[in-house]
Amino acid sequence: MPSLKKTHPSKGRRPKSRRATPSRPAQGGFRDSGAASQNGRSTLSERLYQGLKRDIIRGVYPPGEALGEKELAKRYKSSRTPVREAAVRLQQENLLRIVPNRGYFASSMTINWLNEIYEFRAAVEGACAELAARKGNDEKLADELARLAQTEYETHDRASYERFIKADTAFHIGMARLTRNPMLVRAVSDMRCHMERVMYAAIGIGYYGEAPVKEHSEIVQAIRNHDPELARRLMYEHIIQSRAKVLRLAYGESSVL
Amino acid sequence: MPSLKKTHPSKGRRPKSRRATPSRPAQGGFRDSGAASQNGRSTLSERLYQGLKRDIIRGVYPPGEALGEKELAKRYKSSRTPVREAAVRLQQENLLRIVPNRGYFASSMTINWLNEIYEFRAAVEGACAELAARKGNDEKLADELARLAQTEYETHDRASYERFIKADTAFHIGMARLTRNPMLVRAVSDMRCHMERVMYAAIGIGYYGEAPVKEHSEIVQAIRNHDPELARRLMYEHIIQSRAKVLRLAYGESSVL
DNA sequence: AAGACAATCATGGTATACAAAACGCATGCA
DNA sequence: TGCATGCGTTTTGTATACCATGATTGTCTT
Repeated sequence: MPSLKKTHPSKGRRPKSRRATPSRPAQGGFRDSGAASQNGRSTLSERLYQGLKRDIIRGVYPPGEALGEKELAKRYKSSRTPVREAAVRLQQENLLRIVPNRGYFASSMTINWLNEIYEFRAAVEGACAELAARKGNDEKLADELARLAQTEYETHDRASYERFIKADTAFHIGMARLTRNPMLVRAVSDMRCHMERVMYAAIGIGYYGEAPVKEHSEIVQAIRNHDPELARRLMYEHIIQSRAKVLRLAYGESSVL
Repeated sequence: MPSLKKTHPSKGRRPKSRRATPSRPAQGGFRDSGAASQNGRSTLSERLYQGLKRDIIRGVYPPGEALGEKELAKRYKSSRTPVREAAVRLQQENLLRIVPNRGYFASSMTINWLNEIYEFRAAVEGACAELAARKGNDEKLADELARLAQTEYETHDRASYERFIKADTAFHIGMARLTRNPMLVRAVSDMRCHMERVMYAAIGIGYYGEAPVKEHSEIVQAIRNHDPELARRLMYEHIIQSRAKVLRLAYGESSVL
């Protein structure tokens, strides 16, 4: 079977007519997880998934309280089926907890959990940086990262801070993309959801971090210089520092996350 | 035959009495979330998910051929709804691809993909080993790992080889558990699905790897000695070697994966 | 008054109904 | 002959119906 194949389900049982019409691109839009279908045409499930995810990340739903399927269906103007589908996906990403006879709960962010997530990030993104430095030959993307690394923001200006969050995410995901390994990209992307959530929560208590322009830039530089060890170490330290900041915050303000 | 309309008799016309207030479930103590339902509680969706997953891993469905929802529903004696739910989950784990008007396809295993997955494993499991060595203080689990590391098997005895696969998975997941980081455990577990699939596919072409008893044991030893650097390096090399074997196989026999 | 118990109701899991769209086929027109 | 088009079938996405289960509350017993 497809040992050296291009990905693509072979059409298998049908040696029938070879469709020569490229009218309907077979590669087209299969609903993929990840960022694939940017397609304007989306299914309700997909929109619900995106919407719910966004809302959870933005802190619309306090992690303590329950949402029923029915309720969500109403709120997003759909029926229970798409809600359910979205919920299943979100649960697998640990953004939502489904408790059988209670409802859906936006997963709570504990200090313990924060530690775990940063630990995970340090592992995965450290490896990303190393790999990126090792195989890196996508100058275009590297340029893009260098640009993103510069992103600053006005303290206490929420809109600008939100732009920064986006840039930060783009930076880290971009780094993963440098490895050209979809799995790493996926892992980093998933983590970014959680990180964004934390950042939004931080805004909620009036805290705005600082743009790690220097750290980001150094990382890019290390990658450009093809110094895997350095890249890894810098990324690792960057993440550890990030954790320290957040933890200090979390301990200070206590239980708001 | 279409349109078998069913006039539904009015259900009890309840005069809609009191209470519509969502109560406050507060914070129960049910910490079930992490380990999926290990309890006897089986919903059809869950069983379907497990079953389908198992079958994909065991190579029951050749990656080329399409499965329709209807068909699967019949095969697993359920309706489309649970099938759908299971499929969504499996898709997120990259075990299944859902192609809109063609059906479900067990994801194909390309050489490229193999490289990616091993790369990912090297990153994540390397970090696991390091962390395990660093924080390790769960002697019980470490003993268990040492035991698992010894698992051998009779060449060309399928049953024994399957036991080995299980032990191998248990070993790697156990290592992740030593980090006490659920996210790492999850990541490793997810990868194991894919690895098992590869191993089963290897059986299919009459190949039985070799039990990496020595490598596993050395890793455990490094962890026990609290030597993070060594542990990481050993794990890394172990995985790279593993990849080399599989790739040699894949190139050699070509078309069976 | 406290606790066991029964009635009742919401909820979640599943099956099914319905609708829109895609594919396949065949036919018609150039 | 070849391409476009129309129709029927299949598939998929969504809504809804159904039912068992579990939760909540009020009542009764001690």
